[in-house]
Amino acid sequence: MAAISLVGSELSVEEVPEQELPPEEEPEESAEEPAVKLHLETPSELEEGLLLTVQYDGEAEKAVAILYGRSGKLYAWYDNTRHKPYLLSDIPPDKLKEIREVSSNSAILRFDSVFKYNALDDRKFRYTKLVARDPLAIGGNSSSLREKIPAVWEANVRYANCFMYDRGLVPGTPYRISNGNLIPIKSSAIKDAEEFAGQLATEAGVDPQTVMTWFNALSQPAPNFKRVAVDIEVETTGGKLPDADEAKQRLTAISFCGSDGVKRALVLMKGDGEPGPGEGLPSDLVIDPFTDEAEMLRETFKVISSYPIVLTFNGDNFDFKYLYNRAKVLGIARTENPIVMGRREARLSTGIHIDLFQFFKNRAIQIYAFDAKYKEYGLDPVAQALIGKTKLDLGGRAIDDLYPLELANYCFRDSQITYELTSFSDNLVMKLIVMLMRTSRTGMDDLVRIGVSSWIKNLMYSIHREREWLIPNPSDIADRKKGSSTTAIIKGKKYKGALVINPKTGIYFGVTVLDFASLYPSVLKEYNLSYETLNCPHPECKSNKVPETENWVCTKRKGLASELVGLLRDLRVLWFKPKSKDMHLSNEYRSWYDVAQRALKVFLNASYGVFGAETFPFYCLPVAESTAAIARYVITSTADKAKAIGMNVIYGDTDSLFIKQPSSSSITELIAWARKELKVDLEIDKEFRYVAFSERKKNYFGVKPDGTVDIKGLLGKKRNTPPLIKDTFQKTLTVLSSVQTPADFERAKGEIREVLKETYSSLRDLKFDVKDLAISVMLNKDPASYTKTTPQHIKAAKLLQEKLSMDITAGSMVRYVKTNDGVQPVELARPQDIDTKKYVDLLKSTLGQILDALDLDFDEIMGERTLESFFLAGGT
DNA sequence: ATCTATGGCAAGCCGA
DNA sequence: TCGGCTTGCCAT
Repeated sequence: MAAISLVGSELSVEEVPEQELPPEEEPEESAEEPAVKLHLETPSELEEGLLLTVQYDGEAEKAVAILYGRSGKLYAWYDNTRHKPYLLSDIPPDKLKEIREVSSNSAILRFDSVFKYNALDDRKFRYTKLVARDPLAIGGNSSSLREKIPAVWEANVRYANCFMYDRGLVPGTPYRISNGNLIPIKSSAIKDAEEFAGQLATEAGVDPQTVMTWFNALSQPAPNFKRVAVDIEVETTGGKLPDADEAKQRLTAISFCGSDGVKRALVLMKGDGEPGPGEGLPSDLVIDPFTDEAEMLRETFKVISSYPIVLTFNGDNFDFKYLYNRAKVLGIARTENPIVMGRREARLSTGIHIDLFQFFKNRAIQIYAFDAKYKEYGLDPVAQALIGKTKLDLGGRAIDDLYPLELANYCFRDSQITYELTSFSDNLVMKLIVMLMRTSRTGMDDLVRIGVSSWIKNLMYSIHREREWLIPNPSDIADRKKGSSTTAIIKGKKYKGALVINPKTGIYFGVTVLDFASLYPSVLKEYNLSYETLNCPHPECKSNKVPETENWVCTKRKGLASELVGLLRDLRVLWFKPKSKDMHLSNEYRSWYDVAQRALKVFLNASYGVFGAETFPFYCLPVAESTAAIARYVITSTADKAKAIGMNVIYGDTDSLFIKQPSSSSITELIAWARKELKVDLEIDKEFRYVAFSERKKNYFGVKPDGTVDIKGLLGKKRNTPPLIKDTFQKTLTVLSSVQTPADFERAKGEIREVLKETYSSLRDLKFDVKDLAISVMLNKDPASYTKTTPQHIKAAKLLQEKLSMDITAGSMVRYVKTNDGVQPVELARPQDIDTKKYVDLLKSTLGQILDALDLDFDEIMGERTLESFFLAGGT
């Protein structure tokens, strides 16, 4: 084997006697992750290593930093600064000692006194810092100190993070170890960046050092990480997915695809010893046959231990959980097994496990980093959308029926795809992960598993510690702020959101779309919105009202969220985005700047929403409400101004204005006005040859000068529309994209008629594949939890469960058709059962949205006779 | 622990 | 039969 083992020979496993292993169960309600005994070298000198994460070692009772060395090897650095877990209280030490659970608690090391700035009350205050021996003494179980002391702060910060923030460590940036100490490596400043940082700092009133720190963090390239992707196959019974908690079934194949070129599949031979046909096997795939499952598993653990970073797709909940429990079943010693199972995640004692399923499932990643290119989170849909590859097609055969060589091939394909999800576009995903680590100050292992609100939380915590601000409790914010003062239009929502300007129905040639660049982040920045500046304690600020609300904004201080969002916005808009398009720079630099601007975009887009989410620790409804209110004010006053200078505004949504045939001078005037009066950047987003609006909001299509068609909100675009109707819709759009002038519509009308008639005929003559009529709907809940109503897709799901005993759960995609006898899952329907009339109705409503806008009528286009003949021949 | 928000459209269920 | 409600999906 070419791989280098990370498990140093000096780390003898015999040192830990079996009977002294920690108990199996994790302590109940533990907020801390399980103690990980790391199998990594701990050098006292290291020239350079990228900080991947900080964890807590329960045995050593110390924080431990994990560094990625240049050679692709991991190193551990154990805290040598005697940093300890703590909480803060406003109760003086002598009073604290009067609490029985405090005086009797042997884990308390000392009481310190610290000053912290309380931003909500705008004053400094003395707090007692209660330092304890281990994190569980602070919080995590019912006898922890945070449960016993009436007023505590910062007791919910996970210890590894607490250490990281107190030390000012930034994951994803380089450090060295010198004489046993961990020291950051300052990158050499980029020349023009320094000048730019100076300007930015002056303009935004931010400390230049802060700006430079961000520059340094975001500009440095990331290494091409040494890593391996792993996938496993397990015997099944009756096609059911094996239970990973019990791990009763045998492992049949395990494959690896490494950044170092390793392509391997371990496969368990069947009783007959027949390897099966080897056609279609990649020529460089190395296949290792095994007859002993335990030996195969041991070899797997060796391979996993030899890489610093291990990738899986759903390893937390399946692959690694299965390997972990299967090793127990087969009696493999825990010391031979690098997998450490937490309650929700599988970690490694020898490296970092990245479960890509968790990463791609992250909504912020899906939408803002990948423009919602994939809609489902399975390996197949994600890989199909991002790298154009799919799993191997088994042609309907069951996995259990495959010969060993075929199985090896199938299994390897999955690890190969998993690896390529991190390597495509010049390792985009790995770079994105590093950028997000730096921006959010979150370790790699956590970053890929937590959502955007936790990223922002981590960043905010870190900044609070950096500036010696007290991290407020959520109740502190709630107590000082009133609820919302606007009423939501949608029932059940907390406050009023964005404004949509009613479209003027019809077709418009020569339309320019203007939009406000990063409107919500700009509003947060320019109007000084933050949890501590909204409804601040100063009476003299109360007159600084937010339009349409009861809220006011502080006039005496710069808000933290406002400053942070503003800084990130400026870095993105003024530096990284232009640099990513600067042709004077090499491809390599450009793509790196592009990753940076994308990572910042993810943050900026979420920065407003989190303030309206109860789960966010800085939840502050007035911030979210005021952002939306100011944004409404911005778009309405800009639309008014546009009309005043003679522009024709035909539509607008949230941050965009559609204008018919504007003069370039009026555009220039409007942009300048918005900058001066509203402090926001209005830009030309795109132009349309023509746009067609129906009377509906969020519902139009437009044709650009090059003939590409933009479709928004139309049924034909929705994923639950049957393929046959989508296809008809597409053909119609092709016709429309060729329209150059109003006169062309006459010809287009005829062509659309032909397209529609063709679909008609195929429905009438039952000339279709049932699957082309399938309506695909995803279940957001388990079928049993639909108690209020039983929608059609649930009826179909229940049929699948009953008749085909299929496993349908939340997240499953159900495909059904409408038949004369109610709904049927595609799997059970025949063409002659189809209720064709229902599909004509669907065709009518889907295409109707386009025809409406064109002032055409479906029935009229088809002609009375066609409809008649249809129903005589096919329907009833 | 859990994932940011609201606005809007269409289809179907189901009780009045 | 009507209309409120539930559900899913998309726009921003």
